[in-house]
Amino acid sequence: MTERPKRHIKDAIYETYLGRLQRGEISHEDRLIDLAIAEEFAVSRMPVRDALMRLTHEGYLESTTRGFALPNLSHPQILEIFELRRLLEPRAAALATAELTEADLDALAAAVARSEQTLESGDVEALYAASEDIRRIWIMGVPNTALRETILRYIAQIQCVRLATLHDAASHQTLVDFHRQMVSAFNGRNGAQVELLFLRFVLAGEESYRRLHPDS
Amino acid sequence: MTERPKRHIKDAIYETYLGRLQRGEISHEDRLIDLAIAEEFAVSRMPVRDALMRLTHEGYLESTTRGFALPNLSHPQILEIFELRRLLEPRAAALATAELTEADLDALAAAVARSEQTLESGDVEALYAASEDIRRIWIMGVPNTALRETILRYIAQIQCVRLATLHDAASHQTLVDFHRQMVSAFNGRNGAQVELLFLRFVLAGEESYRRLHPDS
DNA sequence: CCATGCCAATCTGTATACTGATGTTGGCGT
DNA sequence: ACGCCAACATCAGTATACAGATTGGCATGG
Repeated sequence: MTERPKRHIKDAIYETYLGRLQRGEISHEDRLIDLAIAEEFAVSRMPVRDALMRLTHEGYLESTTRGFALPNLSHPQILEIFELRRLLEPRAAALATAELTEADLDALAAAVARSEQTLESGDVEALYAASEDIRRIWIMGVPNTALRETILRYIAQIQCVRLATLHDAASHQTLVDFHRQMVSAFNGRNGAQVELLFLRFVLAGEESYRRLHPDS
Repeated sequence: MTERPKRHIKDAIYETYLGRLQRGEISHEDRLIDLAIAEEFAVSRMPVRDALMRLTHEGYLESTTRGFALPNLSHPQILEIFELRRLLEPRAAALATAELTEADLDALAAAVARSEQTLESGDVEALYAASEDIRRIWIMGVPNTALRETILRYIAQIQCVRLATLHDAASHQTLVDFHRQMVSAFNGRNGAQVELLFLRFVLAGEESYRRLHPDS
């Protein structure tokens, strides 16, 4: 199964670890050592090094003197990314509105249903998973590749931040509310409404973050 | 002089060739061969490979079966980048408005003066150089690092497109007009005015491009 | 018991060697 | 002459080996 993307070893390793990073499967304690990963894939250090260096340059990892690890974003850096999101995501979501298929909308509704259920269960991990699914669905519908890639780039970098804010009850409720409105807006194929909704969504996310991290 | 950025060989080579690419010193006919560059720097292939692969992943180069070369952007890809510019540059320039120093404004005025002179001389290369200087000045004033890096990333990719449109007389006049207005807007420290100006600027650039490349 | 300095382990950066894929050229056949 | 095929050349991907740097531990001394 891991040998699906097998054109080049380094690409296979890159995609494997990109997926693990985007799914939040790497924690801050983990140290990614090229030699260890090379052993896992039964290859030499070189393709692993290529993949890790690429992930580092893209901002997913940080190169330390002792292996690669998740980067520790500073408070201002995170606020900078919120500004980028504010500029890009509303327009991107609006562009995706016309592109989403019926299957996409069904999957979206299903993910939002799972999101709503977490209000009762309190299952933060399920909320996180549903939230990721929802975002993945609409982002994949963005027709502008350059825009989509740019969004995907910084999304993974602030994954850790998101996971933290989800534990807050008020943020949890707000997030689910937005999820519900997204279904409605996307189903209505109303680009302008989607654009406004996503602007409010990003602003609400930033506000949640600022409220929970008043430092600096 | 080439050994100024000497922390790591690969970084030095990366920065050297990034500069050459951003200054447009690499043409479409050139083939960058790691072995040849390694000889030029008197190092092995590895750090050169690292640098070229990094430039490739960032979109500055394209990896072919026969060396690395400038990528051939397709028509839709270029239009996608114009959309990104439309979303980011107005806000970025507005943010830079408050950050530019008096020295920056002086340099800006000087560069615009050089731009104006090309209206008489018709020196396209000087226009290109002035245009790059102007952009470099305001972009370096953008306080949001993530935003600035994102803009810099795609700027270099469409360098070839810019160079092409400059040969058009109407575009030339339009460009110089915008340069004049930029000086005025930045000097007035009017963020809203700058934002609107840059939105019109990007739109005008896109319009010029569409007019000169009606294909597809 | 704690501080300081040295040593060893660890991991990345760089060098060299080999392999495989792809394009190119020249020769052969029609 | 023209087209096809095969041998060759070129260059990126991968493997292995070595060097340099930083960190953590251990020992020694206060």
